Amino acid sequence: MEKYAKVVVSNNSNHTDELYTYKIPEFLIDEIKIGHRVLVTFGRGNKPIEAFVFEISSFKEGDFKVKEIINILDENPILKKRDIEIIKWMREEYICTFMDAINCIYPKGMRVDNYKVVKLIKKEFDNLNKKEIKVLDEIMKNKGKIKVEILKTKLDNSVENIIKKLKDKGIVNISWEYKSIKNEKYIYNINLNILDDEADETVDNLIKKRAFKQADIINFLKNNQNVEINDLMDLLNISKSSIKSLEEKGLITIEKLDYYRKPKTNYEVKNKKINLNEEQLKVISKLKKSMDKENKNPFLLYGVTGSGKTEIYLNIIEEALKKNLDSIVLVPEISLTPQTIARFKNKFKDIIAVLHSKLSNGEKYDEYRRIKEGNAKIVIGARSALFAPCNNLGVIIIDEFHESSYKSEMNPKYNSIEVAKQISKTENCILILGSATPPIEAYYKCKVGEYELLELKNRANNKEMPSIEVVDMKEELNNGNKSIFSKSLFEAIKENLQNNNQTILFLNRRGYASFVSCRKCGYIFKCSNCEISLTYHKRKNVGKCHYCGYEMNIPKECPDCESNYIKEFGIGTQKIEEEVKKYFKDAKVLRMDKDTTSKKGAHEEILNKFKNKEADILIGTQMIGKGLDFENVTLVGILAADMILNFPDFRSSERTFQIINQVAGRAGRAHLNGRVILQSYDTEHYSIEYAVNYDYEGFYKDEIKIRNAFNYIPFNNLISIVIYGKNEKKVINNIQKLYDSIIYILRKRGYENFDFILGPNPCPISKINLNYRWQILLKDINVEIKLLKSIIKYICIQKRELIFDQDVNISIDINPFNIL
DNA sequence: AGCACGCCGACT
DNA sequence: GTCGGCGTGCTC
Repeated sequence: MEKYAKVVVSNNSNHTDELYTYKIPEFLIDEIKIGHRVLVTFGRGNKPIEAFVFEISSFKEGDFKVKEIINILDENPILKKRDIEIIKWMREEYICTFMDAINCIYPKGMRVDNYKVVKLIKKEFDNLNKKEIKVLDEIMKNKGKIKVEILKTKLDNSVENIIKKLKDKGIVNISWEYKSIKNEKYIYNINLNILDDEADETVDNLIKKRAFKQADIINFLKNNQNVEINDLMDLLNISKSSIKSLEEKGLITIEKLDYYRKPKTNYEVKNKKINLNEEQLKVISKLKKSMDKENKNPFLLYGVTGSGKTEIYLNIIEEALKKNLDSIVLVPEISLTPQTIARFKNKFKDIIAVLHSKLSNGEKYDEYRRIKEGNAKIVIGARSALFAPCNNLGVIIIDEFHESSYKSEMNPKYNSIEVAKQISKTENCILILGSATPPIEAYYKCKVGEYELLELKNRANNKEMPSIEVVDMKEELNNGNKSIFSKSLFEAIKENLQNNNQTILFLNRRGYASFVSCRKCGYIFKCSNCEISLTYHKRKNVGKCHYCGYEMNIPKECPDCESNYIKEFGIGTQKIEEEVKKYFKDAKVLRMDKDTTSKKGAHEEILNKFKNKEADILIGTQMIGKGLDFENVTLVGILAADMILNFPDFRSSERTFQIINQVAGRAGRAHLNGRVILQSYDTEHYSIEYAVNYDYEGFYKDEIKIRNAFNYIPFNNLISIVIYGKNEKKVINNIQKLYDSIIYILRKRGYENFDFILGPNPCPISKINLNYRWQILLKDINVEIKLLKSIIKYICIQKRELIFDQDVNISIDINPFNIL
């Protein structure tokens, strides 16, 4: 019986984003399955291309000529049925292509590499012109076979035409070749294959034959076992040939072993014996009970900082292991959560796989294989770990799920929480969303019964949350204090140093000063690529753009009015470091921000130093607010709490509330009492007032009213479409066309009111990396989100060429985390 | 996207 | 008359 497969071709194009039907050749009929990776020829050029089988049927629908699948590319399907469901769902949800979604689940690095080759088949050089002979010369130089691409670089682009002629004349043959990139790595262990006393005799014989190197090897192996081939070659300064000839003589054995490139972490914590409190036990029993239920709602684990959420995670994973189920744990950022990961590693040892974006393709491949083969049962990682190829999922845990890193910035711009929900549905596993400051929309879902709320109201050590003292910086200024430290923060730091306790100072901006300007004419130094003022970095005397990395030296004279009144304004972590050193000469200070942690392992180094009390004061940006546990920190200073409030973004209040909570939670985690001093110019904003009292419920009640009034999440969805490009006029012209097209289609469907479309407007950051950016925001107020998405897909993808210029880019984001 | 086909002007 | 330049349209 004839069989057909519907496949997605691995072609990076919007125009080929559909299912293509191929005939399954006889020899594959019993073998091919949904999810298999196959090789097909595609397009008029019959280019071999990788494809993914999405459906298999015994008939073809429609009238077109079918091609045959050439072969399968892996022994077993690479995508599971649930993967295909998730891919289809993502494509709809985030307006992306099949391939965009597949690239999330099945990462690149193991793809086919294909190329066209010309082969000489007949040596007949009569009636040929000069160019043809030149081409044939090159082919012959390369033993009668050469890649067309290489031929093109050696000669010129007319090669394709010439070889086609040669092909017509029957002199050459053009074909496609491909090779699978193998990512498996092996180690070769070498051992002696003879007894020790035989070895001495052998060594003598070898020396007689002047095979000194081989003698060396035997001598070395006499004292060492399981020597890795590369080590052996390095240590004895020998080549592979000596080893090979020893193997041929049967004197040594070479054992081929799988090598898993295990990523290293170098942060250790002791395994404390922990007695769970009543609250924790209640939560755990609830979660355990639900594991066997059908149709589970996601759980929102709302636990104040230090309430022992990680302990709950460990217990649930243990339960999953008992049922022989896998677990996935997502953390906001691997390098920022070494303590959490160390705790998991301590408990579960080597059945843990750690995945993150900094792994090499080979390392990633190894971890994937360990998971697939069941050698790793617990996966910890950043958002992409969600797609790990687990065999049978028992639980997905998303820690600190309010963090913005769970939203992908790249296409597809997926939200890990939504994808996790989808995966947990298809796998029927439980989903735990943990946070001390849940996003407003998630808490709302608890209220309407979409999530089940689990609460940990008390800190595990029964300590109260540290009290937060608010200092109005306007008043400080009125009282003549121009320094960045208020009087009370200054005194507190001093006292803390005297008592030999540790202090954390938090400021959400790195660098020295937030901007540099001329006091005479008001000139502000800006990035030449972005519409962003440059942050001043004093050590190098440069202005740095924190968006594109641009740097420029700050001159003494104003480039505009040539005066000498150049001064830096605003504060950054560098400036704080300088001030601390100025006022507290004996204090040992560490700074942790993007500038001090760019080196690999720098995070751990700084955190370790601080933990070991090698420093008294840690100054840092948001980085320090994440799941870190320092016993001796008794004072936290928040230097400019209202900084985030000034962002033109609907989530800025929420973010302010979250950050204050997170950072404050760093104080007094162990036996000592903590104290938090919060400095702000705006002390009356509701997000600061509620944060100071740790009143999440109160903040929620106010914030949800605002969300409702302005039709924001969770009451409405928000779609952001940004058009960006180097040519500002074109960008404006194109965004207008986009607006007009949307209006045109909606009018035809009978809509008259377009208040729900905001824009077109320049983005709050109107230029990044030389690209001008304009934006349209849509809320699904009186138009169904599905309809809006289909209209956007039609305009921005299907009819893209017709409506937009080539050199502008379109970015579509469904429910973006920020709209900058 | 990326490739082949095809139509038209500039050359041996 | 042919080469080769780019516009057009399709990909199972």
